[in-house]
Amino acid sequence: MTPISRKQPLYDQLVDLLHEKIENEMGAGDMLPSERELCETYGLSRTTVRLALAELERQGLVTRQHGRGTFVSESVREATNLMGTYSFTEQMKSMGRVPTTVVLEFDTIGDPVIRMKRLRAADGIPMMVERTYLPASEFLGLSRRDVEAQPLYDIMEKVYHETIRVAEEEFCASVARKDDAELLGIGEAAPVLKLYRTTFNVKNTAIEYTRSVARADQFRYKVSHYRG
Amino acid sequence: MTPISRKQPLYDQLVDLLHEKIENEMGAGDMLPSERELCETYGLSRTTVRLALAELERQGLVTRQHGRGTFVSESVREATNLMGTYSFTEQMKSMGRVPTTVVLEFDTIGDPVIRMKRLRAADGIPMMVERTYLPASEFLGLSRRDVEAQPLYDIMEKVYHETIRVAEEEFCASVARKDDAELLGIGEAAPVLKLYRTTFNVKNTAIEYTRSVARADQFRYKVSHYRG
DNA sequence: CAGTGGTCTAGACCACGCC
DNA sequence: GCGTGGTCTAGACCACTGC
Repeated sequence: MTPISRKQPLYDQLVDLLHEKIENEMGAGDMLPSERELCETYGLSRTTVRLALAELERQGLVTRQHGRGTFVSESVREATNLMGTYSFTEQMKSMGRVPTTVVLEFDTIGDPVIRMKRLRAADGIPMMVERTYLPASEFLGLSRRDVEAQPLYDIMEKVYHETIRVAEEEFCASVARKDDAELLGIGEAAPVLKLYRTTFNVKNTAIEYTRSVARADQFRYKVSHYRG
Repeated sequence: MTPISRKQPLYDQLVDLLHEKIENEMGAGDMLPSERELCETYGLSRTTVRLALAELERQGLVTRQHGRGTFVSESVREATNLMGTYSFTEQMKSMGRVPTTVVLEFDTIGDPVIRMKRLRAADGIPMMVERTYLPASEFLGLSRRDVEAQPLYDIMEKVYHETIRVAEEEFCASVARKDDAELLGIGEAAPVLKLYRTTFNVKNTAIEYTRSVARADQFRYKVSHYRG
């Protein structure tokens, strides 16, 4: 029960302990014990307790309010898994919508690249058309069925052990081309969001290039970026 | 000579003092006075000095090395103008274009927020309309003239010592409203890229909220994000 | 070895939010 | 008034670096 050992600094141990407590036992907006309470509970000085709380604040897990207390941040889930790469599937799920994907085209034979075209929908509403190009050498044996079964990023990570380290994205607005308009169920020349994404693995090899066309009236792209 | 007054916390005063000293008198790799030296020079306790140094480290200005000392970071230049990625000015310059900004509106009196509306152009071509909201409490004394003179992010960092740690951005496509269309010199209902950005400082306080409307035919937004 | 930053204590007073 | 976080002190010992 005592968090006190001598392998790690005490404040680090307290960070870990509180981190777990917050994730497992507490909810957004809940108040943490006061600094003086934590001192007494764990037999620590206030300086040490404050070091730990400062770290939790830096991690975005808690918010401290002068005269009121320390509270679990509203967006713990976001705070802990941010910096993640963009995933249509994840975004839709987080919005409480049911994502579906139809693979319209999938070519792999006789080419250095795997090419696919997918129509993505949420709650049955067409949202975006994606054209994706992958280096065949990095994804040997990838089949249409794989892509239909699970999110591409899951496949990359779990099957091919490719980790995305950098994603470069470019956004612009435009008007729908005829073929995309038909797929998305919108009028020709309706506004669309275009997105070009190149992702790189830990060796700085490009492992994906995707062009997406999304309905302006249905789709928002959200991204967080951090400074080192 | 004494930095001691009672308007600001002592460690904040020391942050400002060292910040200026580093920028004006020191170069990359130079060693700062030791913690105990700073204690004596300014008549402060070590805890206070360490609070200040921790803040400078978070800002990326110094690097601390156990057993060796505290040193000016190699990349002070980067550290000081880093917000590059999110800055219209920087983005345009990197594309070899000449950015200009006209402040159309600027309200600050009697409000907890500072509100401004700016028209941004590149090589004389209107590119985007930006509506920005800042917490007045964090940017006391900010004037229209300041904003007209230099990029907002430069002001934030150099004058107010606010460092952006996270930027959350949301993109969507839409059609231009009449007033924006006129400012941008495009037809009403022409496609535009909309961008909503909230930036947070190291304390996870929101320090900026901006809504931008950009011409689809002229503007592309490029962003890189990193994992780990 | 001396000097550096890293950790930690036990206490003090201040400023803020709330009842 | 009371409890909260915010600031600050004066000291201690540890761990690391470099001579």
